[in-house]
Amino acid sequence: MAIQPCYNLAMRQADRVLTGVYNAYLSDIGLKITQFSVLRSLRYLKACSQKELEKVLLLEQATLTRNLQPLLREGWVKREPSAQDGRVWLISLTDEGFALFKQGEKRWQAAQKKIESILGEDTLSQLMDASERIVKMRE
Amino acid sequence: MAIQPCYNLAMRQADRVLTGVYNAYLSDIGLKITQFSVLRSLRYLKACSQKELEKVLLLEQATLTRNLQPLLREGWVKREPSAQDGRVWLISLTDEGFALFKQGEKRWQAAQKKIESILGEDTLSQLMDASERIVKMRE
DNA sequence: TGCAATTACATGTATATGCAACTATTTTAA
DNA sequence: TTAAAATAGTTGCATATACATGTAATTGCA
Repeated sequence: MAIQPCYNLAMRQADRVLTGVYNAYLSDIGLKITQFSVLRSLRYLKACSQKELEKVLLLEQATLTRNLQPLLREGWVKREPSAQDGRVWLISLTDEGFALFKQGEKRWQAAQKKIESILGEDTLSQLMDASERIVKMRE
Repeated sequence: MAIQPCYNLAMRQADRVLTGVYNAYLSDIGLKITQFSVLRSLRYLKACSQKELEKVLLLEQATLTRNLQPLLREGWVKREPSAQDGRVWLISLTDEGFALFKQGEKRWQAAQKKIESILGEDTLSQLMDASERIVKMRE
């Protein structure tokens, strides 16, 4: 009998490879795909609390706190206290962060096209469908 | 126009959720799915060099070195120098590691079944197919 | 044979991630 | 009104991951 595949191992391996592809496209501007994802979310959310960003990115609250640190340090993202709620920080892109996002967007787009050309629409829609269902398991 | 989905973000999110499911099944024996994957590979490879294990797990060499450290520290995995090649360490499960693997295997199996019951065969074979194709991009 | 290139593995540095425990603020409810 | 509960975010600790560099051993080749 063949050895059973582990769904999780398969997915982690694929994720590492895929992440490497995006990172290769972004590396010349010193950005990782994880960081680009944050910038991209902020670009569409405008200003938001960390809590909102956590929900969009499906990240643990502590993880987001730390993921933001390099972005704040580099001056791509800024925070300001909310006037309504003293516990809340409002997060947004700086002008530099927006400019970097625009640079990253071209490279991200190229990575997306590359993936599409290699995997094809069918495989990709399968992947997105499967991913969506897995994420819904959390509920 | 709708905002384009990022294939990588989707996959990373799904991976985190899926990893969480497996970790929940394994947590009572103090094992993570990443660690279980190493034990499981060693269970089938018997003794092997780190290089071989890297290839099976598709891990960076430096990453494997570090992933092995907790397993060595806990006494689940052992290393001995190769008689043929002074650069090589031969890695294998200890008796304790094998026993823990057997405990983990039940829980892993339960996680696999859980995933199957929620996602169904079609989605899972889609996922495995897509993952395989992504991994092949590396070549 | 002997040195250069290669190979196997380790280490430095940095980000990504999760869980648990902590602080500060706001909300709820008695 | 005030104390308990809930909420937003941080920090401690540990693992996972990658890239670049370092070290030791082996191989290849002139």
